[in-house]
Amino acid sequence: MMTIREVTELTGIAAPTLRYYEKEGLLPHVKRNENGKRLYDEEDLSWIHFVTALRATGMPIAQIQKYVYLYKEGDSTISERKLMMLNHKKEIERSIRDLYFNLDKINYKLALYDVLESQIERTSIKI
Amino acid sequence: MMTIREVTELTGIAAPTLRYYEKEGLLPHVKRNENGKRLYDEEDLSWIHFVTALRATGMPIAQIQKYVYLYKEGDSTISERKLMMLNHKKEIERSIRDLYFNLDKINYKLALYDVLESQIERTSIKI
DNA sequence: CCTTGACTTCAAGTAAACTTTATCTTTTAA
DNA sequence: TTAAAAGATAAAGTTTACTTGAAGTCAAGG
Repeated sequence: MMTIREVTELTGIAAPTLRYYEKEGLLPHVKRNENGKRLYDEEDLSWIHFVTALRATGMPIAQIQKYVYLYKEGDSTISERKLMMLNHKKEIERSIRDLYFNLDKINYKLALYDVLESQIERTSIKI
Repeated sequence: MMTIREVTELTGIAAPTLRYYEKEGLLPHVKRNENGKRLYDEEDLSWIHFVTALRATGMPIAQIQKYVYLYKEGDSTISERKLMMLNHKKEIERSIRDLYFNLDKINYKLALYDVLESQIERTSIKI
């Protein structure tokens, strides 16, 4: 069992953020010691990593809340949770496609700069 | 020359957003008619598409402001602007890598759900 | 003993990027 | 020609996801 300090050191996530995630219901069953201090076990760490992956891929807090709510409901919600993950997978794939699409535009801009610079260079040589 | 309405229809960007971008200095040299109404030409449209690509790839407004400021300075800032684009290109590539990395985790989760469902199915057949 | 440091909670504050509202002027269609 | 629609400005409001501050508790070290 780890303290919140150890978890912040291990994950790089600030303690207030961990408390905020827990308060919002993104981290089910984080335990406390006899004085009310948080204690995290391996399963809590798994949840933290999972929530972090969802956040990093743009899933809003509210949707993760819903997912965790379904998780707490038990096995009857497995298909719905799987569907959420399938939809989110599609969202991520769309994000990747969009990034590639816009990256092309940036590369086009860079190519223009290359042309521009070579023109300037040629002009300079002429002078 | 197009009105703001035609631009919103063409680009899907809301008129208040176009005004906001202009006020923040992201759209240089948008003209006005004799009564102060905005008129957009092809070059303005290019800027709008470019700004949209930068925003869609996560460049903050403040950084685009800086880019446009350099653009207005003239040719002496070409290398700096090119550098900004090169750095942004790296940022986009990093974002894409991160998304792939986290997509793997989601796919792993989905694989777990597949196992779970097949287990449930087998159990049901036994009953 | 008592102070320091690591917790706790709750409420308020922040940042970024829009979006909405209020008020006013100008077109445009009936 | 007049009423509705479209456009302008400035300021305030919204949303999301944290972050910071205030005030209190508790264990450990000097």
